[in-house]
Order: sequence, then structure tokens, then C-alpha cells
Amino acid sequence: MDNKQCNSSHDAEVRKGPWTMEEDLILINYIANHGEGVWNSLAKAAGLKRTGKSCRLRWLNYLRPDVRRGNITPEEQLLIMELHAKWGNRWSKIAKHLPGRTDNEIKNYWRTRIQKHIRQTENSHGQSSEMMMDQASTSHVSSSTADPMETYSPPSCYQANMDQSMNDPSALHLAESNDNYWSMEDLWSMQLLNGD
DNA sequence: AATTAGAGCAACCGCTATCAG
DNA sequence: ACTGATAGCGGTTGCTCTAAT
Repeated sequence: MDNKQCNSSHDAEVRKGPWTMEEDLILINYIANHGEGVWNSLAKAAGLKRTGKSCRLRWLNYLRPDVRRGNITPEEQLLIMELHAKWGNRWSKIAKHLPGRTDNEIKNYWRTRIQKHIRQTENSHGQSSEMMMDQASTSHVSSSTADPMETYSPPSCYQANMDQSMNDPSALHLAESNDNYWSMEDLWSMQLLNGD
């Protein structure tokens, strides 16, 4: 098959790394016909040389028909901030309140965008918001003492940015770099065409 | 035009919780 | 009650793309 798995004899059967379009189609087709099940046996039954874990992750984070990607709205951002202040890094819990969003996406979003904003604010203000960050991220939350939003409010520059983006969503440089993979519509239409 | 640095994101890893036998 | 298998979660890594120099 391909290069990256042909070395050791015993994991020769297990593929790792990015999923190919073919694999995606196989998984979509299989689940469309048989439904989700025990992931390990699903992987085998579908003929995928992937672990059940990998199949599950791929399905949940990318292939599910109801999954939404990119374009996190200002409302969603706010919600993420609020819930994160409340619950800390309980990504799956937070994701449950954002229909169509996955824990992985929210987690990545938080780490890349929001943490960056916080860090920038910290630098520009010379404040030790790192402590605040730590509290927010490790906090399950020290909510005992105060309202979480009190101890952790979005940095002002971030809020300004959000206000701005409320009026002009394009002001948010939200990644629309979805071009490097095939669209879900593509996959699902192909699935429907191929589906048996 | 080539190189480097940084950002963004998909996927893997390791751990814990839950369930079935 | 115990044990093994599986699912789920959060953290981390590594690849790719883009912007800056």
C-alpha cells in the first residue's frame, strides 16, 4: 500500500496518519449500511487497516453528517469562553453545548486562537494573566469562591475583536482553510452514489 | 526566489471510566 | 467482586500551509 506502515511485521496491518478519501468512503459506506457498533470489529469488518479508535475519531470529528467545521461564530466563541470559564478543559462537555462542533475542534480552537489572544494581551499589558490562564485551564473551577466570569473574563482586546466581528464577521480571521480536504458534500454524494 | 518561523489542524497516545462476562 | 475489553477524554505531536524576511 503505502510507505508509512511497511516496516515492523506486526503492525504492518495497521495504518496510521492522515486518512485517504478511499478510507473515508469505506467508513461512511459501512456505517451507512450497518450503523455504528463496536469500533474494533467495525474496523475489521469494513476492511479498514485502522484501529477502532482511529475509526471512531475520524467518524466523530470529521465524517459524521451533522458535523460542522470552520466558521465558528461570535456567539459560539462567547459560549466557548463562558463554558471554559465554568468548566475548564472539559472539551467534550463544552462541545455538547455547541451542536455539530467536536471536542477536538473546540480544543484546537481554544489553544490556537483564544490562548493566543490571551498571551498577546498579557504581553501588551505586562500582566500575569498566565496565572489566570492556568486557573482557567486547570480549574475545575475554583468556582467555589466567585462567579467564574468574574475571575476569568475575556481579555478586553478579545472582546473588542468580537464586538467588531459581530458587525463584520469577516473581521474575524476564522480559518476557512477547508480547501485542503474534500468537502463533506462530496463524500456524502459519492457515498450515496456508491452506496449499496 | 529561497528560506525560515509561526499558525492551524488532524491524528495519535496514554490514561481513566464504564460495561460485560 | 474481579478481570478484560472497549469507549471516551484530554494532552501532545507532527505535518502542511502561509506570511515574513
